[in-house]
Amino acid sequence: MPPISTAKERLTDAALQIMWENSYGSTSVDAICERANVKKGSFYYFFKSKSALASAALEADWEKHRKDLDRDFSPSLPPLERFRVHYEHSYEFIKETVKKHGAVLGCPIFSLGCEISTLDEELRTTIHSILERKLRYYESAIRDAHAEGLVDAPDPKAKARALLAFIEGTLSQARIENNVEVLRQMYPGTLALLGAKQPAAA
Amino acid sequence: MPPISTAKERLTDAALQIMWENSYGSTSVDAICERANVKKGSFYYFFKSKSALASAALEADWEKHRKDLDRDFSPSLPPLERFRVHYEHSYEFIKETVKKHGAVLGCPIFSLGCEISTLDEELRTTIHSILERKLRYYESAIRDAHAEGLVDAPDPKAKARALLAFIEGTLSQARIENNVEVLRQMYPGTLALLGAKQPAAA
DNA sequence: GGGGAATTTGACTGAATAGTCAACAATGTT
DNA sequence: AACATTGTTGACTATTCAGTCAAATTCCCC
Repeated sequence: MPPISTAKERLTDAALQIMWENSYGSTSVDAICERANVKKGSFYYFFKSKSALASAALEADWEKHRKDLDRDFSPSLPPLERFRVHYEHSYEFIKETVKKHGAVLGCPIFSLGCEISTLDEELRTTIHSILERKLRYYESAIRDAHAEGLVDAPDPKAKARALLAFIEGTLSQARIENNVEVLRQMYPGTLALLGAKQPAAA
Repeated sequence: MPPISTAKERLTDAALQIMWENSYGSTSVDAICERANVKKGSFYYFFKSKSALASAALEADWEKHRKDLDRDFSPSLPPLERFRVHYEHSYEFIKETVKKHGAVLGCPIFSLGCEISTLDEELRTTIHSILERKLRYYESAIRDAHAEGLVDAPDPKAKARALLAFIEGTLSQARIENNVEVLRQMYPGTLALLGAKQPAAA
């Protein structure tokens, strides 16, 4: 059996999984409880609402992926290499979700963000905040790349924003098309978007 | 009063509006019927399910926007100008939706696509198909731009795909941040993504 | 082992949900 | 005016939903 897991952890895990596989709106508290093997009374002991649980689930998910981002966006790597490595890992990760869930699911934060941003202001804020954190990784790598003359990005903040839109858009595209191969455009697209000086691969 | 409108039209209109403002999952058939001023019995006379209505609503919406695309992507305009003009119109359009709906709503097709792509295969197919149609406008303009040497895009299909991801990603970003100004990155981002030969504006 | 806090349970509520149906009205055709 | 086709109605079902609660249980510290 897996190492001890608290009911609260099981709830956030189950919530993220079901909402990622399906959607926020189509995910019932009952379904989450069932998958987490927790009774509904307990659910409302830990969380004040479904929305609060979703918020916690997304934060917990972010904490897991933060480690990967720290590894991939390590300043010890050449700036553009950070993106390449990160996309490689993302590709493999999504490919595993296909095996596990039977479909390309994209990015849970962005997908849920699109869905609920007009419905639940608190949740929207959480999602916005998480995306801003992701942005900082991009921004810092772009700034480094610009400093090294690898890239034409005098405004790293703006470039990071555009890049985030492109990457999240690509992940959503992959979800809508249910096709992992769409993700292969991430690295060449990034080079183009950043105005990389030497266009082709090494 | 507005020119005669059939119950079926009112249903697709109301459905698109409510689903765009909120989400597919949070939109009830009752709410659609109420806004369309149509009784539920009539609803199920015209549509076999909520999903079928959504499909019809998205197709109807596409037909409306097709006219705009035909105007903006007219071969009479210089290829890159087509994008610029189109983004300008999109910006104004979204700005009006803010006045009308009180929030930045992004692109209904893409948002709904993210939400339902794992839930409803038929609807997913409709959305995928509409996005492919939009892609063709991009692709053709990119091919023209490449032929004129304005842009470095030996594979217009791939570039169009990446551009679509970027544009739809930006629209979603604007929705999540509830901020129209995000859309201003569309044109410069497009130039960068396409590898436009002269980076700055005229 | 006593006691108080943290957690778990299952039964409950009331509202909302998608979809059905048989009867009814309008419309147009001959 | 008979008639079928096309549309309209509102009442109905059966299910699912988020959220509540008081009582029971486990946990941990003394």
